[in-house]
Amino acid sequence: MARKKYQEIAEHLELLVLSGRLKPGDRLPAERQIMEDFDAGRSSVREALFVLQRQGLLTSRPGAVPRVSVPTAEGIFAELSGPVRHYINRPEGLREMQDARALLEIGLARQAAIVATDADIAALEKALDANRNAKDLEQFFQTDVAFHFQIAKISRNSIFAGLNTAFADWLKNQRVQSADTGTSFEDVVRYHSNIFEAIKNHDPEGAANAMDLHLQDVVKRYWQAVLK
Amino acid sequence: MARKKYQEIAEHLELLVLSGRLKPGDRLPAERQIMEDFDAGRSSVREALFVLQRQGLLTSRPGAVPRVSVPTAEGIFAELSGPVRHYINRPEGLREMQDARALLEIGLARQAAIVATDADIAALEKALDANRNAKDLEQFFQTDVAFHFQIAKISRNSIFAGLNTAFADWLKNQRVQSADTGTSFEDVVRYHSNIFEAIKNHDPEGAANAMDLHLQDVVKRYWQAVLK
DNA sequence: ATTTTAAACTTGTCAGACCAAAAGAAGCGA
DNA sequence: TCGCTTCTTTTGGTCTGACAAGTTTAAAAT
Repeated sequence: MARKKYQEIAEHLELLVLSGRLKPGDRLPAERQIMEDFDAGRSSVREALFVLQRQGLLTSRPGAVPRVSVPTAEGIFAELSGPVRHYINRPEGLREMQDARALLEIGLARQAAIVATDADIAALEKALDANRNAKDLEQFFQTDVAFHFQIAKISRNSIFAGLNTAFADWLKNQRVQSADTGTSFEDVVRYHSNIFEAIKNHDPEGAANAMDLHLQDVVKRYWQAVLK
Repeated sequence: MARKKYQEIAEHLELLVLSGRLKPGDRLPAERQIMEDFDAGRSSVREALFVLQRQGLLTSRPGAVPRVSVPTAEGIFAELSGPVRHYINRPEGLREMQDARALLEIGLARQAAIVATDADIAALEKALDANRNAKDLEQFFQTDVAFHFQIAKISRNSIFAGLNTAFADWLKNQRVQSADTGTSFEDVVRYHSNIFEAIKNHDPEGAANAMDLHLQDVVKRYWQAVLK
């Protein structure tokens, strides 16, 4: 038996959704029904449903029949949080993750400077002000993430928005550590201001550069804190 | 029962690995043993192992006890292929995915132009030649992907390499469709040459630009093929 | 017609069983 | 003693059956 049974069932059900025969919100057959349809035992059916559920394709509550649901970018990336935690634990893992985030955010800043509308810029300025006026550490973190998220939103691509949120979550620990060095808020806000100004002036290279410097600073402070 | 049983078991086992009590290659207890340890039924244990397995944390073959393994970037992204297929099916899904790939590849090209060593450039040129001399369609696709992969490798970041491979897989369909328009290999090779030259000359902006033009062309041809 | 209540599902979990594949032990031959 | 083959044990993959707990649905009562 080369191909496992649950895979067969999972792929078949997946096709039902992909082909549009089952639309989001529709109710799936009950487990016992699927058992009959595929001539399989309940374990196999359950494992198949389990896979699809973990993929965000369907939600199932006890007592109720499973329903088809739309996978969101956030949900997809959230599923990665487990593996990512381990990946970061590897020797080179964190550095690679930091580089990956940098490539994303720098690219987003560059693009934002190109396509930002007046409304985008206004929203970004609001986020910047909120960050500048943060009263405590927690509020500062929150508005910091919000500022970066606002930049991601300008791309109007939910993948970028989701990735941005995911990175913020994955590297949260880095943020906390870095703050322990006594980094003053003003430094970070100054970087943010530079980024904002470049985007406002529709200067792609300036925005990319400012974001690059910002992230380099964050990474530098983190490693200082760790190695101290 | 708010927290499901398998989650409890999965998290516990995950901790064993993360804390280093179980190192890669080590053998996990058998399912029946875990049943006793956690006072759980076999279904719950299997679901827990299932999650960890899909996260690339352990591999299990029939007849053999599960072993701890190191999650690779490729494995992590491969796990996403299911959800991604659905995501692409959404109205804006494919366009967003194309944009995401563009941001990645352009960023990689830019960085490659900065950090590429002579050995990197030599390897890239070899990949370019292989692409230029491809005899049939399949060979052309393969060397095409290999060329892009070579650029990703220059970053020396396995996340980028894995993402690159994953995108190539996810957007494979696009590649095929686009080829149906009768695109001549020479056009693609010319783009590749431009990218290579820029990287060879350590010209980041030139490399980014060339890659941008290349991908825009690919996307344009794809939509032409689809709408025809 | 609206609310209440009870019956009929459905999932979550457990238990025991069987099969085929893998691993380990025993035996055999050199 | 060492290497190979055979046989037993262990293990994951799957099936069946069962029960508790939650959800739907339909009947019943108001």
